[in-house]
Amino acid sequence: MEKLIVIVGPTAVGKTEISIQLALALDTEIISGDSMQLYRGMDIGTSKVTEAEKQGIEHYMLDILQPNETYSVAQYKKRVQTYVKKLNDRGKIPLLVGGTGLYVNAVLFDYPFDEMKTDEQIRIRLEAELKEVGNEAMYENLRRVDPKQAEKIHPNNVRRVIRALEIYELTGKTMSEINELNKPKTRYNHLLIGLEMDRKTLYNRINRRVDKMITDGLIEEVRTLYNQGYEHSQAMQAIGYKEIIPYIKNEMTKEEAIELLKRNTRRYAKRQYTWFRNKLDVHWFQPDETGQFPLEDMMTIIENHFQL
RNA sequence: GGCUCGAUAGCUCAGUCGGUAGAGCAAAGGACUGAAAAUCCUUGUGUCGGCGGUUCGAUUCCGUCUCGAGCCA
Repeated sequence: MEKLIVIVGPTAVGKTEISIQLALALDTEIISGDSMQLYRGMDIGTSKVTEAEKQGIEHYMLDILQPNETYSVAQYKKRVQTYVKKLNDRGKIPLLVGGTGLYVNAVLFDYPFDEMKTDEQIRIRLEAELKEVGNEAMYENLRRVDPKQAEKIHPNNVRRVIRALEIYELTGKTMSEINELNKPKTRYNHLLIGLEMDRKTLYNRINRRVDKMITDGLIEEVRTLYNQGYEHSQAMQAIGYKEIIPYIKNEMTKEEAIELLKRNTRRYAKRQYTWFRNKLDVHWFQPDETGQFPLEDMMTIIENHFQL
């Protein structure tokens, strides 16, 4: 079984720094697990590692897309799994580092995207239908074809409702059926390391980091992307971008935009905790009195797990 | 010093003609299988500023004190 170390944690907790120290100690390379760091030109707002911070450590899955490109977990999973294999072939244990829970899960548990497929035309049609008939009626449609899946989705979560309907139309099989046949299985010999800290400290870090983004030129970064016509792209859903655009368009003051950005980042961190705590079996680490994460302890766990 | 108005959830405030209270925001918890930094769901007990009084019962009425805002000296 191929080996894989995964480092998760909420935004701003300090994953980047730790991952580089671990990569140096383990003589390995890093695969990014962030859905928005995939995009070129989005550096400040996504807190992407800088060349200096990398300390020569190779990073994968950064800057692989133009800001107007769409992307999906399925593509992500496929590509990351090739990197995991390559690194293992070279005798290294890759480090998957990131905050996008779904992406991490898809890689680790080998989600069966080949079975499900997607079709833009169907999706567009379903969205139009939704507008016409409303959430409840759409949900009823799903209940008729896939009651099991419907039970797991709230009627207002139209994105999930539409997706389930899309899968049925496209494959003739229901989503619950496919999931039943493809029970989550572990694809790798993996170890999950989580970084956490108390909420108050984390929120202070978030607030300070946002302020730093502003002085580092986030507004200019967003303005550049906006001027290039990327306003409505998938990439601009990213926190740090979708809040600054209204300011650039003069629909909001700078202060309001910054406050919103901080709040959305806090909420994102909370959602990340929910995911990692409840969906993954994580070894959690807290910073010590000096604010440093205990690298030695992590190394011990890693060495024991992989019998190094 | 006198008068007036405030003091209720972390914040801004509403309210109870006396039967121990509720909105917005903030926050917390949760869901998640091809948009996921997306999308969606749930959650409001707080010495109603302190102390007395009236009352079966006071956050509500009365007195007084403290703090704040304003006005008059």
